[in-house]
Amino acid sequence: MAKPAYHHGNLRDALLAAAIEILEAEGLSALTLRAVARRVGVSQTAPYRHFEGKEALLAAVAAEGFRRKHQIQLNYANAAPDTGKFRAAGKGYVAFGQENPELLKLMFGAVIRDWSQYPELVAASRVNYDGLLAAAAAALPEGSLVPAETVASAAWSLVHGLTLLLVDGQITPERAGAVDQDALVDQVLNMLGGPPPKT
Amino acid sequence: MAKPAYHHGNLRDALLAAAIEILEAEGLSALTLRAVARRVGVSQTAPYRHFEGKEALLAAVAAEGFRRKHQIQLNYANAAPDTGKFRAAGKGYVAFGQENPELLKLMFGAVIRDWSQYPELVAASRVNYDGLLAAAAAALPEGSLVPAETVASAAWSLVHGLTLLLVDGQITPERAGAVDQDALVDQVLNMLGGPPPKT
DNA sequence: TGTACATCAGTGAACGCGCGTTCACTGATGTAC
DNA sequence: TGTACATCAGTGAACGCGCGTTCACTGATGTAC
Repeated sequence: MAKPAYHHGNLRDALLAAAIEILEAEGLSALTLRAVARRVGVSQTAPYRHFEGKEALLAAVAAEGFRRKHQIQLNYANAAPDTGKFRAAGKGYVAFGQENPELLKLMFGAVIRDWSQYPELVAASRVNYDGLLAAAAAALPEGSLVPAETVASAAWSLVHGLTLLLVDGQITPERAGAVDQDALVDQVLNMLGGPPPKT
Repeated sequence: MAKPAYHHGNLRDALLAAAIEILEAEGLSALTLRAVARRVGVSQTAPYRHFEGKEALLAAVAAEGFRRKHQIQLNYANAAPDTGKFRAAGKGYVAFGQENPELLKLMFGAVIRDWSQYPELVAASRVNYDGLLAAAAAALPEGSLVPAETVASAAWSLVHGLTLLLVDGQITPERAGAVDQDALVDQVLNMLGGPPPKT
C-alpha cells in the first residue's frame, strides 16, 4: 500500500476527493484536470480512464456534493426532536455551505450546462430535494392553508440565500444586529412564516 | 462618429459594457481581457490604459452591477405605494437577477478577492445595502419587536436565494406549485414574517 | 493664427504559461484451458 | 499448477490554443507662447 502501484485501485474516488480539495482551497478556476491528476500523483491523462472529459468530472463532483449535503442535513435532522427537524435541516444546509462554499456554488451554478447528460447528478439532487419536500410537509401545522411546495420553496430560498451571503461576507453578525453567527442564523430562520416567539 | 477614430473617446465605459455583454452571453470563463478588447474593436493591450489588470476590470464590472441593481430596485419601489415599497424592491432584485444572472454571481461571488482594493466597488455595494436597510425600517410596523437589521437580513436572504434558485432552474413554478413565475415570487415573498393574507 | 512640444491613448509583436485532449504505448491483472 | 493471451489502467510526448502581461512604438490632442 505504501509505494505507488501501477494500478491505483480506487483512482476515481481519489480524483473526486482531490477535485473537491482543490475547489475549496483554490477556487473553481484552479480546478483543472491536470491539477487533479497532479494532486493524486498520477499522469495527466489518467483521469480520462474514469471521466469522459472535464465536464464529466465536474458533474461527478457536483453529484458528490449533493450526496454529502443530503447526508449532513439528515444528520442534523436526526439529532433534533420532531418539532425541530425542519429547522435543523436548514442549519445543516448552512453548515454544509460554510464548509464547502465553492462546492455549493458549483452544484447550483451554471457550470454544468446540460444536467440531463449526467443522470448521477440528477439523481443525487433529486434525493436531496425530495428530503426538503418531505420535511416541509411534516413541519406544516395541520389544516394549513399553505401548500408544502410553497413552504419548501420559501425555506429553500431563505436558507440558500443566507448561506451564500454569509460565506461571501455580505451578511455578518454585526450587520444583522446579532451577537454571533449562531444567533444570526436563528434570527433569520425565525422570520419564516411568522414573527419570532416572544421569549 | 462612424469610422473608428484612433482615440475612442469613451473606451472605459465601452469596455465595461462589452464585458457585461460577454459575461451574460458566454459566462465568466469567457470574460477575458482579450475578448473584451476584441468586442470593442480595439487592440488587446488598450484596456491597460484604463484598468490595472484583469481583476480591476472585474471589480469595475461588479461595481457597475451594483449601480444598475440599485437603480432597478429604486424604480420598482418608486412605482409602488408606500405600503408596497419593500416588496417591490425585492421584486426589482429578482428582475435584475433574471436579466443579469452572471453579473449577480460575479458581484457576490469570491472572484474579487480583496474588495478593499476597489473603493468604487465598496461604495456601490454600500449604497445598495443602505437602501435595503432603509426600506426594511420603513416597512416595519410601529412597535415591532424585530429590529430592522434582522428583517433586512432575512428579506435579503430570501430574495437572493430565490433569485439564484430561479435563474439556475432549481425552483420552477411547477416544483413550487404556482401557476407561473409571478405567482411563485409572490407566494415566496408572502412567507416572510407571517402567513399569507387570506384573500 | 501659427508653431513647438509635452502628454496621453491606442498599437502590434512578443514572452512564457497552463490548459484540454489525442495518440501510440506499456505494465499489471485476470481468465481459459 | 502453469501458461497464453485478452483486457484494461495508467504513461508520456505532443498538438494547438488562448490567456495575461510587457515592451517599445506611433498617432492624435491640447497647451504655451
